[in-house]
Amino acid sequence: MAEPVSAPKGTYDILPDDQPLRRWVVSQAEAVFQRYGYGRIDTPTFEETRLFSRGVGESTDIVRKEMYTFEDLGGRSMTLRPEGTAPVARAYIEHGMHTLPQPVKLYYHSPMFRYESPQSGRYRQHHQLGIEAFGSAAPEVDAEVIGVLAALYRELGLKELDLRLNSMGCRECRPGYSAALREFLAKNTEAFCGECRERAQLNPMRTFDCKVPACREALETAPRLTDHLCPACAAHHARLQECLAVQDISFVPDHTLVRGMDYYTRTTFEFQSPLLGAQSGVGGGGRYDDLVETIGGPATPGVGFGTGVERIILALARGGGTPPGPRHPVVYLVALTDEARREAFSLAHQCRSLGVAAELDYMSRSAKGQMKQAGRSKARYAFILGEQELADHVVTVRDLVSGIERSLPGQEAVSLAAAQSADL
RNA sequence: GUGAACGUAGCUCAGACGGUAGAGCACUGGGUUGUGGCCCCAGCGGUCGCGGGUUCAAGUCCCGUCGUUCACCCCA
Repeated sequence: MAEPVSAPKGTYDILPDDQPLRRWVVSQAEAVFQRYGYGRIDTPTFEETRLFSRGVGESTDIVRKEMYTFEDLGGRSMTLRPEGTAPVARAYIEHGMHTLPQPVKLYYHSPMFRYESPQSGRYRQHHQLGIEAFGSAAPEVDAEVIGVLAALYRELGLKELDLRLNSMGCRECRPGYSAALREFLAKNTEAFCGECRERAQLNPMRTFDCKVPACREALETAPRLTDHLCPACAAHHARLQECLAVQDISFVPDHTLVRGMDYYTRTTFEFQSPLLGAQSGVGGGGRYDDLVETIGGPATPGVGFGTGVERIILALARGGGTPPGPRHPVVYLVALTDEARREAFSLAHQCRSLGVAAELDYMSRSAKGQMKQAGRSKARYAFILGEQELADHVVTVRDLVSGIERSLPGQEAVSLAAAQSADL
């Protein structure tokens, strides 16, 4: 035998039994998004590399070490989409959506690719559901975006989620804060780990991510961005909190919530689940008022979120979600002779043409074996065809729930199944 | 990229001290000359991740490698 090939590291197959739950999650999400007025957009699976290096930011981990980048045959540098916001912003610009009535509200469901070391809830290819609202700087839009995600989680039955909320300020107030924080870090440099000292240079706010207890303790006394917000950012943040209250959404302020993309301004948020272990983030996002301009479009504010399908499914599985059952056939055809097999194939076709899910044996199983399959398939009826039935031009219809059998002409049997099928 | 644990049948897992591979489930057939879900019997199914080493002998010990899992990092 040739050497078997397996799925690439960090990827996995989504088998038939996995599909119903996934499709349910996605369809619930689409229903919520549409109810809030978001329209679906699909962007390419790969983009020019510079979209991400510019949009997401050169200093981010994503750009520095996690992108699937390749050169195409024309010598252009391309990258498999690592996140959803930059591509949608690109499409917004490319299609002149700034000429539409604002805000322009879009949603997506797309695979994302990041070259990371896989672990529980983290893959090299994963799927995100996300929304983006472009063109309005109103805090009400931030609140709506968070409200959409909260509504989705509620309708999926996700329990025990914590919402963390922060403000990153804007280009008016962040530089002053960064300077203050940098000064603090420089003054206390011996209190921090090597990595934090590095981060202090690149992007001082990233030090808040550090899990080293000593660093955390040292950061307790660090200046907080929420205390340095300019009046406009402070007013925005205050109004957002009012709008969350209106929607009955509670949150915990977390001034250390610094997300992995450089484009965030003002609002950042993240829903976390204690059920997920180390990868506790189920979904999050924020405002990115400079992103569109950064990648070459007209100055346009925006807010959005991304939420991981795999993480939702994991949290659902661990928190007792509601997995919808798979679809069963209505009819299983049992054929006992070669001639009966021909008739069974024909009846299966008739059933299926009428929208009735029908299954039959292709493995030459014994009568008992076929009945066993019929039972296993959870079909409502077994249509049994043998010498006797063919001679009498009937099929034996066995109700697999009650065990009651009766003889019916083929057409009537099919009609019976069609009626049953309509009730489902 | 770093650290730890694990890798035996399709799946879940046994295999003290190295001695020539087992169970349950699943699958197929039979018990019922043409009838499921329970039960009984039988059968099918394994290069013990891969490569090297130690040994008379390696699933078992050693080294390497790949993969999985968990954690760090970061994120969905």
